[in-house]
Amino acid sequence: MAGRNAGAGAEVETRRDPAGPLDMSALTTIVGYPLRRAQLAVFDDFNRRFAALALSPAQFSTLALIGANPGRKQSEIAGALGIQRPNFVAMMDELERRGLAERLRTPADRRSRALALTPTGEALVARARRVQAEQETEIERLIGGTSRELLIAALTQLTRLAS
Amino acid sequence: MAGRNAGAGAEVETRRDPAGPLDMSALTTIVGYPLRRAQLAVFDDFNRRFAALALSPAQFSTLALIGANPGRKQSEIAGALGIQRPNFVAMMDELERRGLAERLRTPADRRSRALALTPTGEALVARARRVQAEQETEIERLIGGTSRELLIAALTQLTRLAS
DNA sequence: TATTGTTATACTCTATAACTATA
DNA sequence: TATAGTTATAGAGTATAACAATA
Repeated sequence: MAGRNAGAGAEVETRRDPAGPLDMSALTTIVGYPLRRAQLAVFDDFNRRFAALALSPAQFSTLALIGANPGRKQSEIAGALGIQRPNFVAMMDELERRGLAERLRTPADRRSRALALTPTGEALVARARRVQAEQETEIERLIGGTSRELLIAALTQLTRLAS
Repeated sequence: MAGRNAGAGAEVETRRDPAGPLDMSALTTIVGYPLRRAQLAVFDDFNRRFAALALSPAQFSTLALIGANPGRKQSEIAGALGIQRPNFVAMMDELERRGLAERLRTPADRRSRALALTPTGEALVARARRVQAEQETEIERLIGGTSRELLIAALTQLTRLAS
């Protein structure tokens, strides 16, 4: 109620308390800002949908990639996901602790670890894919199927900005 | 050279060392994954372009928003950017230390701080806008002007996924 | 010598509780 | 009692150096 003065019907007076919306135009018209906000919104939505499965986006992508590429080296999976090798160790520790994935010794090169899903991991990935499909459906509902395909194509192109 | 055997011209043999590219299709066909990778690529590119100005994406957006909305409360600027109030204190400490922005006491409400750019801050924002425009031009070159507009529209819609 | 996985470590971002001064 | 700014703190995520085992 602050900023409303005593004059009856004085609707056109200058605002005392400028509580109106901010001018965000300098940010909303460049790609980087809505890109960041959309990424946070999609990941927040992902986390809500995956709370029951207790999977983070990084864990989901790791399990999905191992599932599609069983037997690959730990460093290959980490590299494809853009995760530094040291940081990927704790990720695999946790997935192994939960019985979802395993690190196998390979006779060909005893330095490396061949990654694979356990049967439990396979089952969880199957459930996770269905949950993920629900998010994708909701995204299509929001922006349309054609727009979704164009969005993925444009985002993939933007990746080439990387030096 | 591993995996290449001695047979001359044996180009069709099965690979011994499956060093080929990984199957990423489970990730590249859903919005979340390319969205995250694109956001990282655009921010990395931003950081390279802004190294000379020593501005992070968060600092740039903060200065741009204060510049477009001088006199607004610290909590209003923080809220519009999606930054928690406690985390925004260090941000303003640094911008103030560098002489780019200032926190003014307002007589109307002595609890709040009205934010504004200093002349130095105004000048830096003007330079920053030109650097930012260069990134936007590069993005248009990569994906096309129409696609860029559609991209921003789709990303803005995705924000509505937030609970 | 180089590579793979690993440990240790530091730095940034983010989230929450609680304090203070004002309202 | 509620709000604005602040402090303290804890948790993620990420980056680099260095080590042991193996190639």
